[in-house]
Amino acid sequence: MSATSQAQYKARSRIIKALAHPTRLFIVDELSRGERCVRELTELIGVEMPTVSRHLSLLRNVGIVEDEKRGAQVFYRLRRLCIRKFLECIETMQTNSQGTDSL
Amino acid sequence: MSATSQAQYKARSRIIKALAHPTRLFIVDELSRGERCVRELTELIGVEMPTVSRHLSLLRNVGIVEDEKRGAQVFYRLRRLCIRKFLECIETMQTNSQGTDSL
DNA sequence: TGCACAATTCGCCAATTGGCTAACTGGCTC
DNA sequence: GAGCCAGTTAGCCAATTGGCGAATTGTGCA
Repeated sequence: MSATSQAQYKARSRIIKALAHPTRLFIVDELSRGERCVRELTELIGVEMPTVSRHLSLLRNVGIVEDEKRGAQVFYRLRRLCIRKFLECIETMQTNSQGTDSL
Repeated sequence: MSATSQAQYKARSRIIKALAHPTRLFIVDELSRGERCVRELTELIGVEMPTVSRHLSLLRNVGIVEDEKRGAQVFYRLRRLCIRKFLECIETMQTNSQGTDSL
């Protein structure tokens, strides 16, 4: 594997890794229905706000969401709508997965 | 978030997590061109065989690849071709990502 | 100014990940 | 059977992840 293609795979995995968490998948799903502020998401998810905030900043860093401050609140929304198609593929795959994962 | 939908998000993230690694992305890419045995992949990737073997078993456990023993060798191939579309979306996103990820 | 609320950042910690080497299993050939 | 090659499993370890509470920053309002 060449150094350049290795960098390519690393860049892609960075984006995929951002989606590889139940809470962040939920956030993406929720934001696909419209923008939400951090407090709203926190209430829906059921973990502490600092945790949600970090999930959001991670999604922002890879370009999946963007934020906008309005007063004391920060609203987040999706930047890449193609994520929906992406998730559809996962859903179809989901029905056929089996076994345990151990790594 | 309800318990059932939380289980749904967890199941999906399990599949996405399987793809969230440069080496495993490379494997999927390589297998999209045809089946390969573990030794072939090991030479292409440049890490030790046990490591490659574990990446492969993880991909198998979530249903992305399947294996077939032929003599002393084990050949792997893709089970879900829709992965390609999945990755195309990532590639387009890739060009627009910025910033650092720290979580 | 002072208080309350929204959000982020900082330390801390337990659990997971991903690499390695060593050991083990199974097939093929001499 | 002995030796070799392909592959997996096991044990170890460093680095990362993801949660929490505490502390900090910033905005709006009385």
